[in-house]
This record gives sequence, C-alpha cells and structure tokens, in this order.
Amino acid sequence: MSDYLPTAPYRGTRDFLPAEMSVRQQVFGRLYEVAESRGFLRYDGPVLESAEIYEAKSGREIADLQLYTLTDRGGRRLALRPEMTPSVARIIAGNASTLQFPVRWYCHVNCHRYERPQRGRVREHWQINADIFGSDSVNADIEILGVVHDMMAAVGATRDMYVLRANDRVLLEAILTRIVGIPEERVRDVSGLIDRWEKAPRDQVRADAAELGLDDAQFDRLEAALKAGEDVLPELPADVLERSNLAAIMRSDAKDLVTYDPLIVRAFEYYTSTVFEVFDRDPANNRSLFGGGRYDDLTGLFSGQRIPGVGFGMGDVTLFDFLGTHGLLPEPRPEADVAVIPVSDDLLAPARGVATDLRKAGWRATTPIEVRKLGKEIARADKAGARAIVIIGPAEWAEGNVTVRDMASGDQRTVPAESAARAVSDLADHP
RNA sequence: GUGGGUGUAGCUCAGCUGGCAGAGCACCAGGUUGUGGUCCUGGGGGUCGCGGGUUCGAACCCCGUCACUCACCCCA
Repeated sequence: MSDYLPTAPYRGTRDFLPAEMSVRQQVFGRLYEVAESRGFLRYDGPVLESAEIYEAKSGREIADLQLYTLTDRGGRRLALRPEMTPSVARIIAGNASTLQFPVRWYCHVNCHRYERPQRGRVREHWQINADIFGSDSVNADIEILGVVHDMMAAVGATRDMYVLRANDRVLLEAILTRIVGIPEERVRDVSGLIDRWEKAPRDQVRADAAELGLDDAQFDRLEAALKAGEDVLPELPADVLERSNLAAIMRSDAKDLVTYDPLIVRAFEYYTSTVFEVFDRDPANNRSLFGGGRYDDLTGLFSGQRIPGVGFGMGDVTLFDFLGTHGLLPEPRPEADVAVIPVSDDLLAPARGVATDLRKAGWRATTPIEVRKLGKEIARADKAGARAIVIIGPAEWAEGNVTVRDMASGDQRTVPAESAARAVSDLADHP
C-alpha cells in the first residue's frame, strides 16, 4: 500500500530538465537579442489577473472554456493569464503618464489555458510577446513584422520554411459589407466562418453561411472575393484602402514582409486592423505557429486615453515543433569546460584553487563533490562534455605542478599550477 | 467536448494459447588502489498505470478508471 504522490507534472504542464533547459535558453536568448537590438525593452507582470479583463475582449472560447479561474479570500475573481496582451495593455494604461510614446516592449512569460493537450498545444506555455504602443502609423506595423522575420532568422529559419500571412479587419469588414452585402451586425459571425474556411468541407461552409443568413448569390460573391487575393483590393472604396495599414504596407517597400491572405481572421476579438499568422511550410508540421495584429482599443478597458497597439505573441510549443521539424534545435551546452580532479581527498583544496584560477580566465570549471577513483572522475568529466581536465596528483603537486589533459586527443602535459589556465587555452586554440 | 491508439526497469521495448517478470541501452562496482571512450565479470533497480471481476492461477481475459498520445472541434 503506497501513498506516494505522482512525480509527473500536472497535465499539460512540463518540467524542463537541464539538457532541455539549455536548448531553450539558447533559442530564447537569440530572440531576446533580436528584441534588444531593435530597442525593445523587457518588462514582466503577474501571472494572476482579474478575470474580467479577458471576458471583455479576448473572445468567447477563451473566456468561457479555457480560463483557469479562482476566487481569492477577499472574493475577487481572478484568472491565470491565458495570454499577455490584456496584461500589457493594463500596464501601459496604468503608467501612460510616465511613458514616452511610442514604446517598444517585449516579455517572455508563461500563460495558461485549460484545454486538451496534443501536438502543438499544452496547458502552460511560454511565449515571447513584442508590442508597440502609442502609434497609429504603419511604421509600427512594419517594425513588428520586422521583429518577426528577424526572430525567425535568428533561430535559423529561412524564408522558404515559413510564410507570414496577413489580413486587415478593415479590409475584411469592407469586403463583407460592401461587396458581399452583409449587415454590420453579422460581420463578426461571418468572420468566424472565414476563419474555418480552409478547415471545413465546402458544403459545410456553405450550409453554415446559409444559417448566418447568406443567400447563394452572397456566398458566391464571398467565395470569389476570398479567392481573388490582392485583386479584390481595387474593388474596395478609396477611404477603406486609406484606413487599412495592411493596404499601406502592400503599397510600400515593406510589401515583401507579408503575404496577403483574406482567410486570416484570428479569434481574438480585440484586433481592429492588421492581423497576421506565421505558418510552417513543411507539410509534416503544416500549422499556424503564432500570430499577432493591431488592437487600437484595448487600453480603453482601463482608461479614457486612446493608446493604439500592435504586436504579436510567439509560443514555445509550436516554435519548438517548427525547429524540430526543420532540424534547427541547438545542442545542449556541456556542464563545464574543464574538470579539475584531485587524486585524493587531501588534494581537493588545491584543486579548488586551480579551478578558481580557471574561472578567472573565463573557463567554466568544476571540482568533484565526492572524490572517487581517478578513472571514474575522468569518465564523468567526459560524459559531462569537458574539453579538458586538470589532474592534481601528489607527485606533481609536491613540485607545484599539475597535469592538463586534452579530452579529445588524450594528449597531456605537466605544467606549473599557475599556468594551468594558459595550458587549457592553448588546447582550445590548437585543437 | 468527440473518436482512435498506447500504458511492463531510468530509456527503448519483448513477453506465444492465462502457468516463476525479461532483453538491450543507461546506472553502480570490480578487473586496472593515478588516466575516459573498447572489452570482461558482477550488482542494484518492477505497486506490469490504478481499482474491481473471472480463474486453482492474470502483465495477458472482462468491466471501470486515470494518464500519455494522435486526429477532430477550437486555437497559440
């Protein structure tokens, strides 16, 4: 009769052991560098938020079904954040008076959604968010799209591996109301239909459309407009094209950043203009990796000051699936560069001194926690990935010397203890 | 929420018609008391996912349940 608690992490959450953590650190480190290189500043915030901030604008699916909620001892209804955008909008709105707009911010946070785990989807994921607040300019959209492409490049992706599909809700709404002839109040429902366009059989889509009040002629016009690609744009009124940031991008020299796709809708209700999604082009992982867009009213939940925003969230689960599919995952970093191994207990103190010298020279150096047979410690150092070891034995130490051994070749030489770091560096320079 | 697949050692898995719970790798030790990778020898490790049922006897059959996984729905 055993009453041990389970060691597996809670369903849909993950432990990250050192080897995997090392891979993650390397990948995310490159993403941080991209953000920092463009002047984006890192921020952070609480994982717990008032539940209301998601119920207003995130979308029915998330608020009703996927939100982890709880009530605190004061009776406040709280939620684990399912995404970061409402949080950052809150932080921006609350600190607007101290900020110099436009601001460029990024973060790397965990988010929770209660749903059934499967490929590309878990209950706790980590995502990079990058946003620009306080500008309506198309330059903000272009900057965000630039970050996306730079980040993909930084993890080793080339443009043939993925496609950035973009749409604009201004264009979408105009197509629906002015070309197809759908009343304003149905735009949202029909948008949801378009979101499912590629995923459901055509007859199913037609039936759903009929249920939303579209007659056959309207459905045909909608289908034709969606298939027309960029050719539909000249049919739209000038004032619509003027209000659309995406239309402006497509007229500019930043056109290559996006592929116009009228089927991109995205579920978050708060998007107001540009929306985009990055897709893996590999058929083995043919899915949406992440996305973002422009949300010009979200800070309106928190204050009367109008602060438009544009940004994206890049989740780790789909990103790492992408990297794995394309063979872009880096190797875990070894435990240390050099292991300093004393032959007996009484030589551990000198070993610590040599290790300190090595660290001052920039090497990651270890000494054993428990002194074992030399062969055992060499084997351990080998498995830990050390490129060199320094052996501290009584005969050499009596002369003030140590033995430096190259792990790849097995060559070793005895040098004065104070030259150990230099000897290791020589090995590294002349492998 | 719907449907399929899979649960046996740390990992990958085998286990026939129900009859003593196994292999490879990994780990630890010894061969070699100061030298890793190769080799040899030995060793530690198991609620067979969990609960119930059938049976003289269940890893195996039946029922339930949980977990993992894939697809759908939806979504990042």
